[in-house]
Amino acid sequence: MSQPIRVYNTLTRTKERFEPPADHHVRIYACGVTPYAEAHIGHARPALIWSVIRKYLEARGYRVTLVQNFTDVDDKIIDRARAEGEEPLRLAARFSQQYLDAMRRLGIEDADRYPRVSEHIPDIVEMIETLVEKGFAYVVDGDVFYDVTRFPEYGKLSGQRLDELMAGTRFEADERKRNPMDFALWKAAKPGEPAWDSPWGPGRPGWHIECSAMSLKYLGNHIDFHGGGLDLVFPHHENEIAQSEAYTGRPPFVRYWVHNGLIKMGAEKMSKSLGNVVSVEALLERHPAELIRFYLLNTHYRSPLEFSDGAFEDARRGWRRLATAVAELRRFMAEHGLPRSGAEEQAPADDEPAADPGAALRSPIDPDALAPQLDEAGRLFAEAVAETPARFDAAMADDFNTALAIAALFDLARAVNGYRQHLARRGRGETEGEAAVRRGAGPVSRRGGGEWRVVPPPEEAAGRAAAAGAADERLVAALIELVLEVRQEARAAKNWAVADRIRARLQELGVVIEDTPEGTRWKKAEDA
RNA sequence: GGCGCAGUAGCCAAGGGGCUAAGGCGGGAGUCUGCAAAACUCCUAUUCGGCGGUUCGAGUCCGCCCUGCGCCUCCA
Repeated sequence: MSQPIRVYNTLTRTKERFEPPADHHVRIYACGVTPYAEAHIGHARPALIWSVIRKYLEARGYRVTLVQNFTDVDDKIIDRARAEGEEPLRLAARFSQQYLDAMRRLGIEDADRYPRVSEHIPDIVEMIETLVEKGFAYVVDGDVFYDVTRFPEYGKLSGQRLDELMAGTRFEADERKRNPMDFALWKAAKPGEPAWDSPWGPGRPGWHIECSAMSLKYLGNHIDFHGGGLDLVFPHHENEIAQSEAYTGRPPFVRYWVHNGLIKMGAEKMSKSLGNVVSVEALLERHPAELIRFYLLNTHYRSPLEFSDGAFEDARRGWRRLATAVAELRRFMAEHGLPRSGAEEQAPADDEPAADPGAALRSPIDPDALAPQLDEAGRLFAEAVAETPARFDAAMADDFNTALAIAALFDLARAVNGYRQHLARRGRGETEGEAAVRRGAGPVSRRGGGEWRVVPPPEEAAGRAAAAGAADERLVAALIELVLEVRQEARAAKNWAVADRIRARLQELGVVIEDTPEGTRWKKAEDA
């Protein structure tokens, strides 16, 4: 049976046991983006992590609702829009769409909802009104500020003491504030800015309040997870707690605060304001989505991740081995007349969740029962296939340790390749027991192939995706086959010079050749 | 100045009181192979930034120090 899920809670600075909600419905709010520029990999990390956590929770039999906001009303957007001569909301809509497109191209499934500030002004106004009525907020000249001294627990998330914060204020505080740390819930409109009517006059929401309002609206109080980058802990999430718990009067607003580490460029943080970003689009031009996912998931979500092209190339080599193993497994299935594992690798359809909760987390075979039918290599293979789901489960249950889970995939890949080689050398076909083990490996590899998409999809699926260029693709393939045929004749005649020249020239053209006992294979370099 | 995170092999990176310190890259030696590639096998940290302490036992807990980073102003 699966072990309890443990999750690191920023609020308590410890790994805590996750107590599932009574209705088995897990509610997640992941802080999204302020869409004023192209999405970069720093945005992709939390989006990817939450989509993977979500899949894991669903595999454990929970129903999951994931909400991710767009803060489409914001100073940065207004500034940028002014510079570009574009309507702020239009610009925000444009970059929101760009973000969604980029995430989809990375193979990240949509969240259940993407609420926008601009569409929730009434909810926000209502919340601010209540905070004013309850005495947590005060109005000055059309602005509304939150009085941090009214919330005794202010600072509990970030471990700050209010007096220290006040003392350490580095900026010139607005003199109309009661305390320097008070923050704006509502900002009176300035000329040329988007504005909405409110009881305090035309204006717009401050930062922070939108997440409280939209989280409470769509997920209710006491949600299970609230996530975002480590840079949001203070003041954003601190302020969210203050607003939300003051508003509801029934803490906790959030049960587990989950923050991902930041992506750094060299030694520095990657951020739009520093201008050292790598956009998702730019990365996708150079690398397959699966490699990018692998790169991101191969480090635990809470660790800082230093981005560099060199690190990416190192990751690529390891990733290639995984991809090769899965490709070999698929080929193996096909050659032995077994169902292509491609079908099995598709993620389960959305409308059939939890038909058998946890099935994917259990071993598909019983190695002990099969043992009498297996030789030594077969037993090793069977054990690897049998162990992988449990290792995967254990890794994910321990604070969603994707890096540890991927290590299990590497071990499985080695077992698959080793077994395949063993079979080829032994010379006779597999026994019924061995075939059973290999059939079991299909669904297991699905975790990496289909569900996590850290290895490329089956060729036929990729082929469909590239249907537009299909005719050319077929022609190219036919030409390569032709060349290889000629080269094979040269090899048969031991004309190594010609054979090697063909190989070298194809290599220059980006076509990699491998001579195997079963014949010559080829693939494009970028897929290898 | 305050708060917080991190420092594990040549590089990346898991592990957070006790079985042999995961996994990847790189490197070395083999197997297979016309050669190459791929793949497989074995080897590559008596030790976890430093110094003290707690403990029968510490990368793992505590204290101090060093180094790097983040937040305290917009940021995933």
